[in-house]
Amino acid sequence: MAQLQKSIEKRNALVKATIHLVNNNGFHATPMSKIAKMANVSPATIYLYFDNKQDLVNKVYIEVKAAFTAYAFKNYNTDIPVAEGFEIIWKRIADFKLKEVQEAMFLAQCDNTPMIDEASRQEGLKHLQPLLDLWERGKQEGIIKPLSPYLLYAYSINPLSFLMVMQQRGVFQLNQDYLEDAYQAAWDSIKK
Amino acid sequence: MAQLQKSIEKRNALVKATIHLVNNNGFHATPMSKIAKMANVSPATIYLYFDNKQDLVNKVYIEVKAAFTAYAFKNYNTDIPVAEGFEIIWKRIADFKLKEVQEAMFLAQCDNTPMIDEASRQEGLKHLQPLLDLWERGKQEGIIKPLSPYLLYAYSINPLSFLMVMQQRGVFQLNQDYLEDAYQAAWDSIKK
Amino acid sequence: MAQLQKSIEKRNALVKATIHLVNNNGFHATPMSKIAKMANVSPATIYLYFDNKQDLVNKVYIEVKAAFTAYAFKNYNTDIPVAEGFEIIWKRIADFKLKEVQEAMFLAQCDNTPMIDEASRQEGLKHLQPLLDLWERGKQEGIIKPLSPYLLYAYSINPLSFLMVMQQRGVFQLNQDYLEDAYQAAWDSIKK
Amino acid sequence: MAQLQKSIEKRNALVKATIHLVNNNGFHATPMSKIAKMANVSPATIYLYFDNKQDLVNKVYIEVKAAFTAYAFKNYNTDIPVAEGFEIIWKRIADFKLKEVQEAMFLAQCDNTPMIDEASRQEGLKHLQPLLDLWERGKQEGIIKPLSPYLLYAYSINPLSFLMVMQQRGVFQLNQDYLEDAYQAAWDSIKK
DNA sequence: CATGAATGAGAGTTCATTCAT
DNA sequence: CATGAATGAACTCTCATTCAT
Repeated sequence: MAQLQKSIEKRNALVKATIHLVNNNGFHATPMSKIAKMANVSPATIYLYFDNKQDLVNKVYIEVKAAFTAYAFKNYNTDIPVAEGFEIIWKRIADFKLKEVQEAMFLAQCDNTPMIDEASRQEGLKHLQPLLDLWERGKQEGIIKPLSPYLLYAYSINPLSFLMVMQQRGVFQLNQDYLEDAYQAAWDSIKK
Repeated sequence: MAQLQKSIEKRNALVKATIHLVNNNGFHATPMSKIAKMANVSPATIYLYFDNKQDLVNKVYIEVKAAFTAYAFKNYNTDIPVAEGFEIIWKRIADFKLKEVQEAMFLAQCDNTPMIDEASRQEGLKHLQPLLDLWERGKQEGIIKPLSPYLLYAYSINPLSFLMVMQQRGVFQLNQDYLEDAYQAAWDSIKK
Repeated sequence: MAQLQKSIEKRNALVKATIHLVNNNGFHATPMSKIAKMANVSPATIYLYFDNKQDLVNKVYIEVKAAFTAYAFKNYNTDIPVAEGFEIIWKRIADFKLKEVQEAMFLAQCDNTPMIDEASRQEGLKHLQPLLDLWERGKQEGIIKPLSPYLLYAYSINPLSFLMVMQQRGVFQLNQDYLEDAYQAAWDSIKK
Repeated sequence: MAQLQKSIEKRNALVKATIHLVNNNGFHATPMSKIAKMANVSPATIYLYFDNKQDLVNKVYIEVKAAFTAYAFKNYNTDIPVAEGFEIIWKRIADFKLKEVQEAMFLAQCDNTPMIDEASRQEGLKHLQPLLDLWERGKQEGIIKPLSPYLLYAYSINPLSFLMVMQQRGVFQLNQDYLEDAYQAAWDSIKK
């Protein structure tokens, strides 16, 4: 078990290193050797845990995406009314993007790049279902505009990614007041 | 002049090839040799027009960004009332993203990646001023929420990029009806 | 230790190949790929042992220079009288140039070319100190002309390089008789 | 004739540029394009005057060598006694190396490098005949040691090249006093 | 499990040379 | 004569991946 523990730690170190390096340099300027060095393992060791570089990035993507959605839906359950539920989820997502900056930045880069293969992208999408269900409920209750989930997502969730990137680039500071403004804009864009 | 003409055509072919290949494969999987081949020139010829790969991508970015904003503000002038002006600009932007898909996709990738250097990013930003001025006017007239331009952009303009990417991936079709919905959501999110 | 042994052998093979190829073709006509081929390694392997081509040549230079001076001063110590000491050193140097032709030719090319960087040149110079000390002693004893070491070197040591190059080009044969003549000329030029 | 004049000037500019650039960067780091730029002509123009890069360097070598020997033997004729004649020639050579530094450095680099082809080397050697004749006369008169001209050259002439290189590297200053010392050493090494 | 050493393939870039004008 | 534009070939160097240990 101590052995297993060490393995898990090594894998985690690799995931962390990948996120960090890809964030700062992009996929193309992140050699496997650097990832290995940062994770304090041999390059060869990476291949004990992942098939190849593409597989590494795919798996990291899926795991980070899973962590992201787990975080997002932590305090939500289907008994909560639509408006309140949306606010809960939205604010958890905002929270994640502000606190887990590295992970969130990584997702943003993956989502706008041909860096991740289609299968992994689909896989990452699965976990978003509760939000889609919430929206469906909202539409039926006449609270939310009868729009495609893609539109709802584009206007109520995705802007947070843009704001996070701007914050990360240092041109914009997303403090508590702004956050409330952002939430209002999100809600205004999809509420009926 | 025939010589000059041929030079311009060659340069254009290089720009087009760069956009196309970076869109499909990403920066890292787009070797100079492929760009050259697609533009029907020798690899060495690229270096007559651009300093190096980074310079090539930077310049393509700036030029596409300039073309994009020129398109966006084509029918707009400062005499037009705020609400109408915003609609004009917004719809031109949407138009661009639907018609000049390659260019628009290229911009989206550049804007979410450490692929472009900071100076070029700033350069590309300059041309957006008319939109910022419009918003300022709207705020003073009490028509638009008194928010940071970053927030206004995040909610009213940036979602189009997301939708375009989704459309490009084939998971969502942004037809005329949806477009009107999208415009309404954009306007709802920033109007007072 | 078998591994270490193999590494050392590989490095040595690279050094030997560099000397040989630079001698025959000059620095500029010696691609890394040829060095690799001659040393029976992959081009990439060179970069495990040296930072780049310049570093490779610098390091080879320093090492050969060190071997040269070690050889030169092998039988000499500071107890030996000046005239005798000079003869010992001079003949060892001549010996080296006649026996270790490849190494000696390599040094000659490096010393007359902007091929080696200044730092490495300085590094290579250090080991010559015993000869400078001998000359100093000779001057104090009134045996050797009170000249700058550069002059002494130019007239008593450097001519050997010229003669070696001529011999290598096949236009001149430096046999035992000639060697004695050469020694006499060297000594005549610096003795008081 | 004005046309011819311009051609000659262009050729001269090319020769000068070659000398200068090869001196500072070495043969391998001197692209034809740089030579062209420094001579204010198009790269293609070089090929109107020279067959290729090798031919360019060969011809420059031969011409500089010819200029060098012309300079060396300017004030000498066969009526002058041996000792006096040698001094005249030696001092003219020294003069050349101190005044025409660029040309002299270029020769030094060519003479110690596989940069010039054998034929051109032979060609350059021809002009040295008067010195060889002088030595022959000296030997017959019993004034000069009965040594191979290679040895005589190595000890009495070649050291000047070494000293010039050192001077050029800034580690040694060859002023008037040193020059007299150097001459004495040269003469001592070959006089009977 | 883990590794450091090794590498083939291919990246970006340069350059001697040519050719239409 | 002279050229700027163009290029194929070759350069240095990197990197994802493998393998003997």
